[in-house]
Amino acid sequence: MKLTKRVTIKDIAASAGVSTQTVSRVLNNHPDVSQETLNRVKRVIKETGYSPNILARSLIRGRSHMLGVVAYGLKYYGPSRMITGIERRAAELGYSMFLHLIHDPETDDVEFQINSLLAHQVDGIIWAIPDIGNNRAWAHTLNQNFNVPLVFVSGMEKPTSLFTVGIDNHAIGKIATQHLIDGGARCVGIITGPLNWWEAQQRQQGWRDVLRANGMEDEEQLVTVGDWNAKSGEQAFNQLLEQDPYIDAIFASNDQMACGVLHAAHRQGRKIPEDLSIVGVDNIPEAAHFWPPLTTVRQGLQEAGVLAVNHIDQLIRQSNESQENPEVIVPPSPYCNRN
Amino acid sequence: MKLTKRVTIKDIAASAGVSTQTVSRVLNNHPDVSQETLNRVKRVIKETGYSPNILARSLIRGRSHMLGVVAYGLKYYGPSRMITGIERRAAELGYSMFLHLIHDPETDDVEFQINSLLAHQVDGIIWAIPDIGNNRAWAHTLNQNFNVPLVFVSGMEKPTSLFTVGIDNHAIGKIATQHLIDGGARCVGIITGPLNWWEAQQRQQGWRDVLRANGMEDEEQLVTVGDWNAKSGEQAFNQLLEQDPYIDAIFASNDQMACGVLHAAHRQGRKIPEDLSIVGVDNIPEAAHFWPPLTTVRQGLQEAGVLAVNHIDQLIRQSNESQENPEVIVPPSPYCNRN
DNA sequence: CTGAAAGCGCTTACAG
DNA sequence: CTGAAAGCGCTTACAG
Repeated sequence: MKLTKRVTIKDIAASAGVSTQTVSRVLNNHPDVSQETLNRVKRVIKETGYSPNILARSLIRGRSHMLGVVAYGLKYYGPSRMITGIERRAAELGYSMFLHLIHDPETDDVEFQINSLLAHQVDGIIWAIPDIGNNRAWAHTLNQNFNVPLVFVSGMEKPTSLFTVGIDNHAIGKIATQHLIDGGARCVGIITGPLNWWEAQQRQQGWRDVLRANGMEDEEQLVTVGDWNAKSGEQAFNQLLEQDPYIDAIFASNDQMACGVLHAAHRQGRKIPEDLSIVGVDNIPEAAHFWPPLTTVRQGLQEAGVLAVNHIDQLIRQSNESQENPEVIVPPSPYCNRN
Repeated sequence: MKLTKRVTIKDIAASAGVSTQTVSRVLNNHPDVSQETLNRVKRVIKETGYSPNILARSLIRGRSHMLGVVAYGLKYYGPSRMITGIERRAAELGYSMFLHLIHDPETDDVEFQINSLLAHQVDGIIWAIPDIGNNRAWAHTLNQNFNVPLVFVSGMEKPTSLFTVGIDNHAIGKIATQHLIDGGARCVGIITGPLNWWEAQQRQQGWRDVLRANGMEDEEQLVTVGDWNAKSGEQAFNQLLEQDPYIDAIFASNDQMACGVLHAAHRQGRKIPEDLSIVGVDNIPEAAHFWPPLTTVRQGLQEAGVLAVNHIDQLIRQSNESQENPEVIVPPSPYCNRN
């Protein structure tokens, strides 16, 4: 399909009867070009549809205007929202986005991803992989040779000196649980995410802290572990009621699992919210249209993505090490679709 | 944060006491290097953690191993799946993916997107924006100067000579409608997507054709138009029953609108599937866990993404114009979560 | 088996 | 206001 050679700056220079650096001046809006020359060059550029080779420009300028983003699939709502925020803000600031998806965040080869992005000369890297098990150990071994700005999105267990934009998962757990208690719940079960996920732990901790603050007990029988999918929500619900039949409220650590809970509750003929109240997390678009509508806590993931890009842009531009504030926490928005 | 200058091939050459092209030979696995030299160079590379600047390599080779992907947001399930397929396959074939999201597919500046990708010297472009209104007019005006492989994913009203990977939306409409009729429905309403979307039209046409084939009428009162969102499904459902109270089955053109229908049906106390049967499209992960589970037709969007990458890779590598088969249609998978 | 030279397409001081 | 020269980091013929 390569029918024609791409037009280069030399072609433009020749057609306009000027040197290449005069064309370059026009392209980069340098002031010192006579009106006449300017017009001529611009006309030729327009006629040929020429646009400069960004690769060559990046090579010489040492800036590529490309951002590397490593993210966790698109299977869940959270990562998708975050990528949306990142992409939007990156585009606004004139960056193109290299997207690398990781499908198994515990085992995939981190170094390969980083090296590939570095080899492509990205100006910065946004690491949007959840903190699971030991999968961020590499971040603590980065030495000073690592010379490209790196920002983490979503909190991590052991913060590094690197910039992090976090979600307040502890607050999410607290808000959700408090809402259930405020609604009259006396026995609040929890369906957690996989407990090697930092976010899942934090949400559970929020639940625990609120129960204690309210003089309620956070016994083991009130806890089951899900895998973020709706099916696991169903199973966890059944297990939870076996463990403790007095449960009258459930905090599901995401909306998909909450969806499974609703399903199982309907199947058993339990009335919601009369017999059982439920709160989820994420505010997926369907949540408001489940039956009954699902009350849920919204994470500011798109906002987090925007903040991450803002910050990395700053790091790229100033290129110095002064980071007064290595962590930003985005607060959740409580009580979506309150019923 | 740029503490150190990046290591270049010159540094490696100097450290190893060889010329840069010998280093280049090692990097590119050229055979003509003595074992001794090879070892020495490899050791230096390892020690310094050097990896070649892909920009410089791309510049000289005229191949960037970058794919430009223009897609429609991540708000809906379909586009996300497609991007997942594209990214996965691209990574397997050694491409990095430039992702540009378009948020308003009817009005956003197409030329800007294309030019930006071309300026970045992508090896090929995958256009994954739905065919809406007149938003693909540009594709028909591409002249021979366009020298980069371009593949469309998702069908279009007026095919170009360019390669297209399509979804058989007409078949989707037929399968869904036939399923409802097979289940005993006598009066099948439809909630379409916005009718300036080619896919929405095609699904409706499938519905229409099956009704006629079964000797049923496709009257206007059986049709309402939604906007793909759950809320519009609710509204459309109410409107549909006002238009024709005898409707006993609904084909919702996607699962989110079907979710809204379920919601509205529950609200009105209608029993599903006794009073009303419903089929959606997409098989979103929650569909199987709605109450009752939603029967739905799955589009092969991830597969379509994979096929698009396969084909563009072929175009890039052979760089010729012989395209025997300018269109591939991915068939749907019927009857997910059948009830 | 190895290196000197030219060049990919651009930009950046430096002269004039 | 404009151009000759050097160079970004790499690879590709071409000699030897």
